[in-house]
Amino acid sequence: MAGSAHRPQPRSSPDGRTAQTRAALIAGAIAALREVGYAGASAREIAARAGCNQALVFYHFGSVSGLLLAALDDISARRLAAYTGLLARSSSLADLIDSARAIFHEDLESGHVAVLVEMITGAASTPGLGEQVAERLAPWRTFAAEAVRQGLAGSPVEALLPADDLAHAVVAGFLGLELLANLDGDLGPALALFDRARQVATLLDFAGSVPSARPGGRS
Amino acid sequence: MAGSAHRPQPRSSPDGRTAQTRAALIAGAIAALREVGYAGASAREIAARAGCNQALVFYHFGSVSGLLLAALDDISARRLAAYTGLLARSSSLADLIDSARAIFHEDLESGHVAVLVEMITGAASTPGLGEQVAERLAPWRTFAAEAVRQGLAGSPVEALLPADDLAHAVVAGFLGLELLANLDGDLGPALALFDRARQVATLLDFAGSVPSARPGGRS
DNA sequence: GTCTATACTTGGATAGAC
DNA sequence: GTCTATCCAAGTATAGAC
Repeated sequence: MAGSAHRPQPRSSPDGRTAQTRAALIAGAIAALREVGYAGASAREIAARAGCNQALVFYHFGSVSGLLLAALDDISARRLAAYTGLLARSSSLADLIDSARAIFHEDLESGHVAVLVEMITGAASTPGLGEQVAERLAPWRTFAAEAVRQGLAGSPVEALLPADDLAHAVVAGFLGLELLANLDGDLGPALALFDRARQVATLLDFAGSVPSARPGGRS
Repeated sequence: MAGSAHRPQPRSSPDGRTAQTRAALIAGAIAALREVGYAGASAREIAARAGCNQALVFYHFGSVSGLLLAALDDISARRLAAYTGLLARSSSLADLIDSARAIFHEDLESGHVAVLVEMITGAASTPGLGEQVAERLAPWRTFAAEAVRQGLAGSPVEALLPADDLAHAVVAGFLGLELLANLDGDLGPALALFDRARQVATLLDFAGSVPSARPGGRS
C-alpha cells in the first residue's frame, strides 16, 4: 500500500511530457539532496532545479518526502544494476576490491551515496520515513552480503569473520567513508584505503590458491 | 574569530542562572538532534526541550547553528575525556577493542555519535557550517590515530596498513555503524562485529608476543 | 537574563484557471 | 498536466517590557 498513493494516471506515452516532468523532478531531488542536504531539499528548491513549478511535486508525488523516496528508488535501481554487473565480472578478491573502489569513486563523484546518507539521517525528522528508507537500503545490504560471500569463498578469513558480519561492516564503511569524503571534499584517504585493501586481497588470493597455507583446511 | 561572536558577558557566577540556561539549551539541542535530526532541530523545538524561551537561543548563541556547534563542542569535550581515559587503561589490542566496544555502546545509547552524524550531514544545508564541523571532528580523528598506533605497535598488521589509513577507516566505521544502528533501532550487528574483532585482536596479540611469528621482524 | 510580542521569510499544501 | 495564486504553519530573528 505504501507507494501506491498519489500516483496520477500513468496512461500517457512512456516518454511523454509527464514522464519527462517526473524524471526532471527526480533528478532535481537528487541534485538538491547532494548539494543542500535533506534540510535544504524543499519542494521549491527541487522544482527550481527541475525547471518546473513547485505544485507539480505534490501533484506527481503527493509530498516532498514522497518525491525524495522516489529519488532514492531511482538511484537504487540504477546503482544496483551497475554493481551486479561488476560483481559478475570479478573472479578474484583483488578484482572485487578493484570493483568496490571503482563503485565508490563513481558513487562519490556523482553523489549517489550522499543521497542515501542524507535520507538516512534526514529520516529522523519525518515520522515513518525511517522504515521506508530502511526498506530501500535492504537490497544494498543483500548485495553486499553476496559480494562478500563471493569474494571470501574458500578464504581463511571466512572462519574468523562470517560473511554477514563482514557485509554489515562493508556497508557501514561505505557510508562512513562517504560521510567523511563529503565533509572534507577530499576522497584521497578513502581511495588510499582501497589501495591497501587491494594489497591484502592479493595476499589472500594467493593464500587461497595454496592449500598448505590454509590452517585447518580439511578438503 | 569564529566562536567569539554573540557571547554575552560571562560575568555571573560559574553556575548561576545564566550557566544553567546555557546548559539546558545545549542539552536540549543534543536531545533534539538525536531525536528529530538536524532538519527538526529548530530554535523552538530546542527551547521547548530546555524548558525556556525560544528567544534565548539567539541571545546566548546568536543563531541556531551557533547553538548546535556549541552542543557539538560540549559533546566532543566530554567524550574525548572519556575516550582518553579508556585508552590509557588498555594494554593490549584486545583490551583496546573492548574499550572501543564499550565506547560505541555507550555513545550509541546516549546518542552522542548520532549528534555528530546529524551535524556532518546537516551542514550541507547551511553555508560555512561544514568547515566548522570538520574542525570539531579533527580531535576525534587525532584520537583515533593515536589509539590505532598504540594498539598496533609491534604488530605485523602495521606493515600492511599504516596507522593513518586505518584510523580513517576506524572513524568511518564508527560513523557508518552508528548510521545503520540508528536507522534499524538495533545495534546487535555492530556489537557482533566488535566481538569478531576482539577474536582477531587476541590472535594478533599472541602473534606480537612471539618474535618468531613476526615476518620481517628485525629487532 | 528572561519573557512577550511581533516582523519577516520560507516551506508545505491546495484551489482553480488554462 | 502545468501553471498562478493563495492559505496556513513553522521558522529565524529582533524589539522592548519586566
